[in-house]
Amino acid sequence: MLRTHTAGSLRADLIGQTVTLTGWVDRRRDHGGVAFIDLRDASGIAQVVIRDEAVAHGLRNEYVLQVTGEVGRRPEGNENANLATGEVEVTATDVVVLNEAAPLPFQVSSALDEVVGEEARLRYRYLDLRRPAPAAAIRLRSKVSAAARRVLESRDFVEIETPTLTHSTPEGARDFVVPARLAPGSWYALPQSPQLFKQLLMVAGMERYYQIARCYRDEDFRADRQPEFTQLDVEMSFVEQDDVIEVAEDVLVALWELIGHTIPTPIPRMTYADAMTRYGTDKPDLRFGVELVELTDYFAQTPFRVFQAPYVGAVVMPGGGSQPRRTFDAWQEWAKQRGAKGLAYVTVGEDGELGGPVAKNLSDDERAGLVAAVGASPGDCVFFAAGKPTEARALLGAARLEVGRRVGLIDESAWSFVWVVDAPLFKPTGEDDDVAVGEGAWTAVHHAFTSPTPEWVDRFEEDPGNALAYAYDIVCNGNEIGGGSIRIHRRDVQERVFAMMGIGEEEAQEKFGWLLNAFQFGAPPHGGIAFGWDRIVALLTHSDSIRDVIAFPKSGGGYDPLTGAPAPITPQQRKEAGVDAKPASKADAGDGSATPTEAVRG
RNA sequence: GGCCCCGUAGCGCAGUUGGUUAGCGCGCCGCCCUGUCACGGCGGAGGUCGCGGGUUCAAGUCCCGUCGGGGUCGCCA
Repeated sequence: MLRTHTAGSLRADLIGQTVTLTGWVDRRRDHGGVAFIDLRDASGIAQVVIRDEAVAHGLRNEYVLQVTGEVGRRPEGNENANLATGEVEVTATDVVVLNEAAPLPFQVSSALDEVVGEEARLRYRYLDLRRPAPAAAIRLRSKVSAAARRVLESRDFVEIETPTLTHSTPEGARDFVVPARLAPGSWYALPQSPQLFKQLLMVAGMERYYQIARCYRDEDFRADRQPEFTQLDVEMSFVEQDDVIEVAEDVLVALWELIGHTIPTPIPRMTYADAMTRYGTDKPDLRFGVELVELTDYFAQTPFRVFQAPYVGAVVMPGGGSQPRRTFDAWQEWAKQRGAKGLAYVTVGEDGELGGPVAKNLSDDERAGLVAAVGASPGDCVFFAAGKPTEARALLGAARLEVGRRVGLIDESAWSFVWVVDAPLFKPTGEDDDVAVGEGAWTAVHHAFTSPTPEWVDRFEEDPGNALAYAYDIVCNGNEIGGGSIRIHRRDVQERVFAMMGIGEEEAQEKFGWLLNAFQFGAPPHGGIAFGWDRIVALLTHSDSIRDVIAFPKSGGGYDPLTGAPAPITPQQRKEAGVDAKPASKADAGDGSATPTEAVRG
């Protein structure tokens, strides 16, 4: 090693010893005859005293040094309580410049809490990661993965890698594709998740599988989305929902222990229907109350045309009655941005008198009972949404969150976990644009391999809209951080589900014949879960964006500001990759999947 | 794909109703400084105001387009 000690480890017990440190110049204070260098390595910072002006003068920020000297107690009154090493300092006898550093695009020093734009940070991510906060997030991520591995290893799970060059998996998102040089015109897909492979591993008798798996989806990005992201993927054989949930809770408890929070278990459960009714979302943030109030019956006879709708609901904003008119106008704009026509509201005066433009449209009886019906208090305001249940509830659910934020009801230090269970198995296709019911009228809410619950498995065709999926989502503070299901392991059930979705035998074979084939050979009952690893680490580190917990994230549009990817390729590369190859004639493309795979293997 | 916000020195920002020489802090460069720790002092360099077009006597400022970034809805477990 080039050093005998790490900088951050120096304490009074080393006084008198000669040590050699290595690290970066975090900051320097040159007084002419004496200079102080804050030497930083991964462990922390130590103050180096250099009494030779000729040595100290040329040193610059982020130079890489090897310093030898004696550890001494700092002079009386010169201790620095802000540093763990602040009681001591190293008086240099030898300073070797291991490397120089060019002037920096932004300041790295941990002493400065300089705000740096994200574009610059990502472009020089290696410098960004020298800073304490970004570095801490990446280091915690490592601890998170290690903790999960500890839990799963102790429970006899097998860590197995699955392919990243594969056949498209049917999960609904757009695939990234990779040209196959040895089969011009044919393409691999990058996996959207290891879903089908982990099911094959159950057929293979592995019984307990996990993987920290990279997944790829070619969709538009958001603060919480990247084109490549990571899941902790878990699958188990011979289990029921409760078994998977129990393992998942064990993992989650271990993760939150890393930041000193003990999650009470068992984590409470809520049905999907309950979540939608009370919170207007399938991922409710339970750190605060303010539940939705359904008023459809209350307004059954209303003279107000807007409320003559299949669903009317409300959400109360505590203390919201005193908002100025322009703030209510801003709420209207807020609602319109979400595709709503507006957001009706009624204010409740301190004297209980109703105000706002909607109040006068209500009947006397409706006005008289409204405050009690919604549970409002004097000084509050009530927001209403009316229309289709799904749309109106979604709007109210969003309004509830906005109310929680604006009124300050959310305890940012709190952790609230909930399982959302009993989601519908199917949803109507094209629900939003009112496409006529016909072939393929139903599509899977989760994915096509999710089993119906035991009560529905033999009769989901009778009432597909109400059939329940044997699926479960884990929600933390309003974020879905994981989800899974018990899978279909019987071929007949799978075929019936496909039939509901309008997927015929031929199409099923073409899309995932290899999975169906595998299921012929004694597939065990199985199920699992996948956790959104980036989101979980972002929550644990209180990061605003998952970009903060990914070592080298991409910016919007899938661009990597550091490497400049994606980038054009040379004509030679195009030729070799077979990007421009003409697809084979349709006659050859009969059974799709097998042909290119065989060709590549050959 | 829709909507909103942003783009001025290496970084973070200011720039009035359109007005002549575009500023501030940090950083950078040089000199000075023996107990600092956000050290300090003196001096200095550094700008196609994202890009293109338009309006105007005059554009960082107004208009149109475009590129890049962020957010949000659509999309997406």
